[in-house]
Amino acid sequence: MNAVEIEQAVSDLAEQPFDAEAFPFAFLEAFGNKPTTLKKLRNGASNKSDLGGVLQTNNIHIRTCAPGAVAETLTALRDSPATARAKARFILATDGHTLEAEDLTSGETVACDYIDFPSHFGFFLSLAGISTVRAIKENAFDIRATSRLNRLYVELLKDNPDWGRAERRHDMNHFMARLIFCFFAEDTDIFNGTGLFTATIDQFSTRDSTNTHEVMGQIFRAMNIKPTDRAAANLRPWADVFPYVNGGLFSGNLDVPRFSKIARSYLLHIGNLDWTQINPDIFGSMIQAVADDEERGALGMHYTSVPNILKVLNPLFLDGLNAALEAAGDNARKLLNLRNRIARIRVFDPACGSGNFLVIAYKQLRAIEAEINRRRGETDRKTEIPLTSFRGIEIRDFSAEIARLALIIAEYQCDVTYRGQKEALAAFLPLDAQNWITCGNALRLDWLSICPPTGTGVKMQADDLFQTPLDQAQIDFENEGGETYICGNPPFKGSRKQKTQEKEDLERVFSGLTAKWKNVDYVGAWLMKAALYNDACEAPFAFVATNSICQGQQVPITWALLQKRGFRIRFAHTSFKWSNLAANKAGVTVVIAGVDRKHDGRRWIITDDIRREVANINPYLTHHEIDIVPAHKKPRFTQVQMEYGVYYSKSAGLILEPSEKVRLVEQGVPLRFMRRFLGSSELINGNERYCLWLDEADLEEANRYPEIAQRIAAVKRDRLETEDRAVNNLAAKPYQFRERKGDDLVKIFVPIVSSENREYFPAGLSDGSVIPTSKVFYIPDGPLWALSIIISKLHLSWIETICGRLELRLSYSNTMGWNTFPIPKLTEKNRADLTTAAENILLAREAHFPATIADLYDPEKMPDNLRAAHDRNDEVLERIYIGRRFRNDTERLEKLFEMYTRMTTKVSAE
DNA sequence: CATCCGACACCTA
DNA sequence: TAGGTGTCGGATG
Repeated sequence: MNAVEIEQAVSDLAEQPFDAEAFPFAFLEAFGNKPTTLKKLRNGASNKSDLGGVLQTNNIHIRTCAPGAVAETLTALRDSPATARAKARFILATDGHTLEAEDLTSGETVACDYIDFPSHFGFFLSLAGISTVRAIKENAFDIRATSRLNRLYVELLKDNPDWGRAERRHDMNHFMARLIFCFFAEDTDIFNGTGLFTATIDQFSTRDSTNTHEVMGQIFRAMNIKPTDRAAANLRPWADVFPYVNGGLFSGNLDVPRFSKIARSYLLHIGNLDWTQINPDIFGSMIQAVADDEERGALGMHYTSVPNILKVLNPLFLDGLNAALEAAGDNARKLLNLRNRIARIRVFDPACGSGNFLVIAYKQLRAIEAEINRRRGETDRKTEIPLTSFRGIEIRDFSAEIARLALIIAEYQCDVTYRGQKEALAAFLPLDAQNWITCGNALRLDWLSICPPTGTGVKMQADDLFQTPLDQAQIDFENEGGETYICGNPPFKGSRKQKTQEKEDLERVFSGLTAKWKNVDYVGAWLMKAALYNDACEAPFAFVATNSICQGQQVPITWALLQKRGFRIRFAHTSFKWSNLAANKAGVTVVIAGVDRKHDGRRWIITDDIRREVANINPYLTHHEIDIVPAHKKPRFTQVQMEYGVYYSKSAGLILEPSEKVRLVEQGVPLRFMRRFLGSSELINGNERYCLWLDEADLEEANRYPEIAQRIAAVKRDRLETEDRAVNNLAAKPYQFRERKGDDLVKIFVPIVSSENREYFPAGLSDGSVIPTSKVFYIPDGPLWALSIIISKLHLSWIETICGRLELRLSYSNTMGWNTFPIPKLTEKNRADLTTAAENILLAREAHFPATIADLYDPEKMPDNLRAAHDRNDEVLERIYIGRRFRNDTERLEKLFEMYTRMTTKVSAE
């Protein structure tokens, strides 16, 4: 169960009539305990209570009691020897009217009305064994609000199916945003009287819910009427007490969906939450899942955490501002200058989602401004940071609505914090009618018109707006000379996973710049658009991106274009795993790159939160002064060619597990029809796999074995079924793989993917009969000196830098890794020495037979003789390169790049 | 034909 | 249930 599901279960439990006997079990069930666990507790097998309650070891001691006896029951629980013996973390007592509980490790206590105990669900969360308890506990309110809004949303769509259809989705989303605003407003005195909105609905709509939508509609209408027009508006008195809000929020279509009885009760239920606790930075990204059919399952668990957002914003501009604040000290004039500067900073997130980057940026700037005002003795000064300086583009309508709302709420909360409740209220209404979050496709919109660089107006230029342009951002900035920073976390999508529309988006951005855009990840288009934006005004940019944007084949496309335009990387977070609260959700590995066109200034590479100042950052995100290395079809510095293995997509029928091979042999199938089939996993882990290896001439004989005939037929079927035209054509020869190669000579085998934790890239040898899969490269009849190079530290440093990766795994490539690797002219003696060194490594491995490569190259357990053989190999090779051992990888890379540059210029000059 | 990559996918401790 | 580590298939040059 995730936190949202637990919240729902706990809320449901509180609403049911109290049953003293069943409560402890229902409580544990709500927190995700399994039926078998509960059964054992119920029949007493695992119930350790000495008070007639329920005591779960290492967890909680619960006791229900007679009315009025809660306090003494809790004391009894605390004093119970069984509580200590079972190491219970919590104790809980309730009589159905009140509930008291204590966290025995922290000493925290809860005492509340029984019906309200779900409000404290964060307190009990570790009962559910949720590992990220702290993060969830801190955001318990946002989770509860998300959960309840989700229930309301689903219920409303059930009663109003037309509101779920594409043409009314926007109305539905806008309606939800209005609701959230009202809940927030009624709890923060923005409306006159606490809980006014919920109370009015409760009081003036009938219990059968038939007129709920009318009452709400009337209230919404009131909020769209200026005080001066009120008299003529003929509002009902109970609606007239609502203030004028507008700001775009209550203009336009004021329709309200119809409420069923259930929906009405959900509504009142949500209204009873304490909305002052909302975190606009977190809440927005949680709530956006409500309107997303695909994401609703993992509701609210995918939000970008604040620390991750700060990884982008801090080095991009906040660090600089904080340094300026420190430098200003108490100097009033310097502080004033800094405040003026901050007031004109614009932050633009062209993939803003529910606006969390913008909200965090806003809050951080307000904090700096407040500190300036404090030092200048102007604490009740109105803020000079306009909300409209925080601009965004978002493709999902609901998220765009929420982003706008989150910023409004953030502004109010900052005003309360820095100026006081009274001042915040006075400044809040009516809302700014301007719209500075644009809903649309960022790759098809003109960023200059959404975030115009000067005070001069630029008209919208877009062909793919989802709404009338009138609703969209067209506000000019009055901040001539202000700074602009572009940031965000745009969507990633690998080049082979993009849909037609996404391909078109990429084409629009890149066509005219490069012909190779089809290999660029979707996120690359944001980098490129940001760079193009810089043609009009200087705007440093920093994005979270999939790490493959800084690896392998993408570097020579995107980064080459940016470098050509004079951009360099100002700071970079090297690859780290992007995490969120979603369970069972494999993450993605990302980098953060900050880019600008300034030549001077300091640069940083940040790895594991350790910041290192460097003179240069190359597109592979290391500090070396190196060129971009494009792939090469043929080896540039040797005659030795490295081939790609046999492509075996849609060939399952031709592949044999060892048991299947045995079965075929028992059926009398001749061994010459079968070969060992070797990919990375077989090479590294020693797994066995075989394949059918048939020639056209073998076909007649092979088909006499029914299983072989069946397997061939299955391959034919698979190949015809797929969408891939090229594979369809292969159905003509279903008895073999796409290629028939690699079946004769002794081969050097190089796995394609190998763990980054190994100290060497583990290539090996194999006899001629073994068939290489497309998960390995191989050198047919390869010289052993080539193996010596491939398994050297020197080559590894090249591979790690230049080749692509699978997450963090090394991903070998012949075109990028082998063909580009600088190899000096080798003398006969060099070759002989390298051959001996390679042989010694192979012998050292054999000494440990039958240990697998994975065993042998486990960095913790690598055998001494193998390590020594590698060391010797590195020694021989490195002496050939510089006459001694390299001191470290930096020296290795610098030498290799020096050679690469020299040898490639020489080659092209010839 | 030849490869590159995966807001991954799978398996195990 | 989190960490460790490489399959398979689509698509592209």
